[in-house]
Amino acid sequence: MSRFEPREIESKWQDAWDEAGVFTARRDESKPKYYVLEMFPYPSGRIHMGHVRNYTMGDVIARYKNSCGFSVLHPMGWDAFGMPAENAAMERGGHPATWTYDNIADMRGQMKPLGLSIDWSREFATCDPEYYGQQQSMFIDFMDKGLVYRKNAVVNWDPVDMTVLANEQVEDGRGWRSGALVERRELTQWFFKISDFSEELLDALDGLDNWPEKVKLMQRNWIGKSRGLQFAFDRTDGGDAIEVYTTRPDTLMGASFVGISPDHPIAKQLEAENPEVAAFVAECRKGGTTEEAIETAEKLGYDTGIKVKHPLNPNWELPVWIANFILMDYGTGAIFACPAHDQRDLDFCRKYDLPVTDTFFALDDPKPVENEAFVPPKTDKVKWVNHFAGLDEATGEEAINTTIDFAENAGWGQGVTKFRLRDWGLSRQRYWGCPIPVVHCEDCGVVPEKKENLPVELPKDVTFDKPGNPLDRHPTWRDCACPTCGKPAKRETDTMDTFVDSSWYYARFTAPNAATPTNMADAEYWMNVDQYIGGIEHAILHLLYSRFFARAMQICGHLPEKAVEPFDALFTQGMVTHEIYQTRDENGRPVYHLPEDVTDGKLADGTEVEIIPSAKMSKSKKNVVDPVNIIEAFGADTARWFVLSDSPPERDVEWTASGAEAAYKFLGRVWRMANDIADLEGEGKGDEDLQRAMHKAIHEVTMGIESFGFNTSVAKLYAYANAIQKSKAGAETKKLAMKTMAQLMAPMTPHLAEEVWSVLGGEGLVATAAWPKADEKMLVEDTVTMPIQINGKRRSELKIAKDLPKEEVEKLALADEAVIKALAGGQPKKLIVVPGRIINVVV
RNA sequence: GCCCAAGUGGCGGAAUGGUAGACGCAGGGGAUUCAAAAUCCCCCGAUGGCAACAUCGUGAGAGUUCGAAUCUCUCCUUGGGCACCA
Repeated sequence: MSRFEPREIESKWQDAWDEAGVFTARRDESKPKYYVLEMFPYPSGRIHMGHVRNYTMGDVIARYKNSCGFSVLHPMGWDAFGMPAENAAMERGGHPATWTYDNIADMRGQMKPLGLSIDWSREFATCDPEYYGQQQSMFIDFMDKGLVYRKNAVVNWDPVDMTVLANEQVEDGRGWRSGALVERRELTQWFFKISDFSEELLDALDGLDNWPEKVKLMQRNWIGKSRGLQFAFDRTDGGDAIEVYTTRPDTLMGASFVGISPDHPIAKQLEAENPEVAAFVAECRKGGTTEEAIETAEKLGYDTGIKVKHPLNPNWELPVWIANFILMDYGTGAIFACPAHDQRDLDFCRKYDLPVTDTFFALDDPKPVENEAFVPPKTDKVKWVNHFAGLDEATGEEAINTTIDFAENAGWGQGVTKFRLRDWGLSRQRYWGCPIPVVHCEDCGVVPEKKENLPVELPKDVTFDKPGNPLDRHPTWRDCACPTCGKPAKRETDTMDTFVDSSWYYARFTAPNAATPTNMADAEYWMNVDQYIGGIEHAILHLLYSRFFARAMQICGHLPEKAVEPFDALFTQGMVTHEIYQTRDENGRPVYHLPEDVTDGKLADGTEVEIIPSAKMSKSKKNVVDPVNIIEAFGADTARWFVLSDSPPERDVEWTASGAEAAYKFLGRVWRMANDIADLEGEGKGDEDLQRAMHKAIHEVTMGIESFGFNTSVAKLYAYANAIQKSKAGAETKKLAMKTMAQLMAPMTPHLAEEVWSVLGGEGLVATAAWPKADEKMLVEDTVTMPIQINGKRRSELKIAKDLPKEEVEKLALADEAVIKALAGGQPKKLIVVPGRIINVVV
C-alpha cells in the first residue's frame, strides 16, 4: 500500500472543487440561504495561525450548512486601508497601494492551499476605488439625512513633528518617533451621529439571542444609559451659572466642591485671563487622549476662587475647582463632588484638604468615612443623615428617584437620561484611507461632492518623507470646482477612519460588483449574516459601528429593514498562542528565538533557552509558527484539524509541535483504515454495536458543530475511529461506518474526507453529499448504570432497565450492599432518585 | 482607574446542578522488528495500602444545596477592551 500523501491529495481535491464550482454562491430562491462570514483580514503580508483558526471555523460551518442543503455565501476580502501601509512607505519607500496589493496577492496565495470553501469571485479590497467610491456615495447620503456633522474634538498632538498621532503611536505620553511629550489639542473633525441611535442600539441588544452575553453586556456598558439630575449652581459673583449632571443627586448634602473640566467654557475664559490658570490647564492637557491615560493620570486640581451657592441652602458656599479627571465629553463637563461616597473625589479632597461629609451609613455600622469611600451597591438599604427629601432608611435607587422628584417639584432641577456613547469621530489626518467627499468653497461653505464625480480618488504621486498628511501638501490634488457654484474650491483632506470601511463590507459581499453600494434583491436574499465569526477584541467598536451603519444604510435605502441588525449570530474565537523562547545578550536584554530554531529547549549551538509561558503569537516575541511551513510539512488538513482540536473555540489555543504531529498521525491512521476497509470482504460479528456507535457519532459530532464545540466533535471522532478499528463487524457495515466517518470529518479535513469517500466508492464529492442523519432509535440504550451516592459521595452503582419505575429503583437502591452497610439497620433521612441520572441516600 | 472574560492531572481539555478528569499529548510497560522508524495493545490525578479500598482533590476563602468545576459573594492571577492599532 502507498502512503498518506497530503500534498498530492490536497491539490487534487482543490482542483476537483474548482472544476465543479461547488463554492460559488448562487441566489437560488428555491433553497434556504446561509451566510457565514469571518471578520476579514488586514493584509499584513503573511497569514498567521490566528487566521487559519478563524477561517477554518467558518469553513466548518459553511461546509456543514452546504451539506445540509443551504445555498451558502462564504466570501473573503481585505480590510486594506490603515496605518501600516503608510509606515511601510515611510520606512522602506514605495507606495502604500503597491505594498497593500502585493500583500494581498501573497496572502491569497497562502490562504488558497487551506482548501477553504470560499467564493473567491466576490473578493474585494476596501482600498479598491470601486469600493470606497460607493462608501463616499453613502457618506453623501448620510449627509443628506443629517447623520454627519462637524465639531471640535481633541486629538493627540505631537508638538515636534507637528502632526496628529494615533493612540498606538503614543508611548508613555510621548510621540513614538519624535519622543516629544504629547499634548491634547482641538481640531475640527467629521462625526457620525451614532448618539441619535443610543437608545435603539441599546434596546435592540435584547433581540440578539445568538450573540454572546458578554459582548452584549460590554456594549450595554459602553452605551452607558444613566438617569440623573441636571441642575445649576448659581455663582456668588453673578457670572453664568454652572450646569452639572449627577447620577447621585441623593448625596447632594455631602457636596464638597464643584469641579469643572479643563475644557469647560469657564476654564477657557480663565485660561485667557489668568496666566496661572493657563499654566495649570496646559499641564492638564499633557498626555494622550485615551480614557485610560486620563483616568490613571495623577489627579490635579486648581481652585479658581469662584464660589457657588448650594441649591438647598443659599448660605452654603462651595468652591469651584478645575480638575483634570473631568471629561468635557460626558454630561455637562461639570460635577459636584461627594467625597464620602466616591473614591476618586475622596482622594482629591484628602489631597487638597477639602471637607468630607457623610450622607448615609450602613444600617449596622454608622462609621464616618476616613480614607475609603463608602460605596454600597445601589440596591442596598442604607441609613440616611438628615436627608433633605425626608428619607430615613432606603436604597440608593429609591433615594435617587425620590431626590429627582423632589428637585423637579421644587423647580431647581430636572431628571434627565444621558448616554455615555459619544458620536463617532471619523476624520483622520492621513493619506491611506477613503477621502471624505466634500469640498470647501469660500462662498458655499462645506458642500458634498457631486455623485457623478465619485470616486474622489487618492492621488498616486505622494511622498512620505515628511511627517503629516501628504494630501495636505499635494500641489494640485486639493484644487477642484465647487459642486454648487462651480467656482474654484478646495477638497477636504481628511480621510475616513478604517472602521467605516469595515462597517458595511458584509453588505457589499451580497453584490460586490453593483453600481450602487448594494443591490436590494441580493441584499434581500442574502442578508443577514447568519453566522459572524471574529475576535473578542472587536466586541465593542467594530460591532457597534456596524450596527449603526446598517441602520443608517437602511434609512438611505441601501439595506432592507430586516438588516438593521446585520449579524444574526456572533461567535468570538480565542487566539493562537505559543511559548516564548528567550536568551539574553551581553547587556542582559532579552533575545527571542523562533520555535523552529529550538529543539528540546536548546538552540542549534546547545545554548539553553528560557521558556516563557504561552502568549499571543507576535512577531516581536518571535513566538510564531508560519502556517505555510506547517502546510508544507503536514498538509492543510493537519493544520485545520489541530486548530480545531485541542481547545474550545472561544478560548485561546496553544500551538505545540507535538500536537501538530499527533493530528498528522491521526489523519494518517484514518487514511490507512479507509484503505484497509476498502479491501475487506464478508460477514463479521457485532454489526449492531458498530451501527449504534455510528449513529451516536453522527448525533454527537453534529451537536458539536451546531453548538460551536468543534473540539468536542473532534474528540467524538477520535472515539468513533477507535470504535471502528476495534469492531469485528462485516465488510458492508464497516464500509458504511467509514464513509460516514468521511462525511463527519469533511467540514474539518475536507481533502482527506474526499479521499476516504472516493476510496470507499462514495458517489460524487463528499463536499456535496447530504449530511448524515442519526436514527433516534439507535441512540437509546436499554439499560443504564446509575451511580448511588451516600451523603453526596459516590459509593456504589446499579445496572437497571432504563424505564424502571422510581419505586423499584428505590427498592433496589436500599437493597444495595453499600447502602445497607451505611444505614446500619436505620432508615435513610432522605432518598433522592433522579431518573436516569443518580440516586442519593442521605443517612 | 473603569468595563468584560477565563482559571480543572505533568500538558491541552471533557463534564453547565447529578459517577470530576471523556478524547488527545507527554510519560511508563509490552507486542512486532536483526535493529530502528512506523504501527498495534495495556497502564497513567495526589497520598496511604500487597490488595480490596480509604482520604484528599477543579486559583484562594466563605455561602446556597440531599448533591457545586458548574449558582452567590469576597479576594488573587492571566487575557481582552477603553472611542486614532486593526
